Amino acid sequence: MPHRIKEIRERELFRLYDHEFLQLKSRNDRKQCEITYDFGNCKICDDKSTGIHYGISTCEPCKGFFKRSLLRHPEYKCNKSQSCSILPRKTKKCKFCRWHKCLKEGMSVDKIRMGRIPNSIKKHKVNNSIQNLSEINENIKILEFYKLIPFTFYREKFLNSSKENQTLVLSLLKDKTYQLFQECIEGFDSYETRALNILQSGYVPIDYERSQENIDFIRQTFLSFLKNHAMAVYKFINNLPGFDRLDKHDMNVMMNDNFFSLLAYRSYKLFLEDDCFLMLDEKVQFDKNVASIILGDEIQIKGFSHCFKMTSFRLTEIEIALSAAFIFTTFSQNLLNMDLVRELKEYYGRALYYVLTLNKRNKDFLENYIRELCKFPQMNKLCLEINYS
DNA sequence: TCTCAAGGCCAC
DNA sequence: GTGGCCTTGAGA
Repeated sequence: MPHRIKEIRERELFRLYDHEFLQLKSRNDRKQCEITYDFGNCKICDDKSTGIHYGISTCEPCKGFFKRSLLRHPEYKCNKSQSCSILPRKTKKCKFCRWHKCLKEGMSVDKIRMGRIPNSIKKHKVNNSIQNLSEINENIKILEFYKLIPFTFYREKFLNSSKENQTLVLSLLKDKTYQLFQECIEGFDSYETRALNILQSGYVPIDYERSQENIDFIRQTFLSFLKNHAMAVYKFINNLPGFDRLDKHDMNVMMNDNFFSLLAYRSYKLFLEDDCFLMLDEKVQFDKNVASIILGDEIQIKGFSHCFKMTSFRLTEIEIALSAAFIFTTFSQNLLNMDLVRELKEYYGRALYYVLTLNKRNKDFLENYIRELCKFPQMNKLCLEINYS
């Protein structure tokens, strides 16, 4: 029977029960859809998986369990040896062991994804059977991050307030962050004026002789500069709204993970005409030559290229300030209070997105900008590995 | 328009 | 509390 005629007949049959008909039809359609794609078995209980939930392939019950456990897991206790097996359709599963298996297998609110799996990734998955799920999840994660908006389960908390209140919160957050960032770059405007003057009169970089004496002097100057930078970083994040709730350990980890990234944002406007005009003190300019002496040629080239790419986005000062705050909520893992950091990420991510939208940044801009933003952790790590003394 | 995942609802 | 099913919303 042609599909269309079949549908009309079905409609006739159910015309008095239109609502029920639509529900039934929806159910049937769902069943047809469900068999179109095989996600394999649930990574938690080995039951039939219904899709990627919180980053991994799981069944509906385990998805629901993880959702419910996000707030309840601190109450869970294991009455045995914390190694209970999690079997399908066994309703009285040990909650403690089930929750820990979810974490072990990689379930996380960080991996929340909306919308369908891109066809390219899906095709890749089919071609490679199901063995490379973690790689696929990683691709999904990267794609999602490019989309910038880190909306998590906290969105409900956020959305509970009215639209006007949300705008007010974002606006206040934006203003406060901007004010703190301005304090963080206090004095840097004189470097910018200096740079513009030098460039106008014809800029010739100083070619330092690489004697041991000069190298030691430059390194010492850089170390002193880093001490001041550390104080600026601390002052910035310590005063950001919400950050006062972080404990010392998490604060230190975040400082470490974003130490050089914030330096890049502080000197954002000093990358001009193929060189950097940041002053380490009154005399030493952190130009290409000085940076090569301190960082080595390879990292200098990589780092400067990254910074020039960043400056090419021509961000406004508020966008720079919010980006600087946002990276602190985004690139640190294994913190003691990840829930709080996710909450902060939600607010700062939204505030950044709010400002980018106000400035009418298009999709291409956002994608390119976030792609570049993602390079910060790697650059920061490279800089941390250098021995500066 | 279709597919997919998050989150809500509710019978059990 | 669990798990099946539904709605919603994002994105291809």
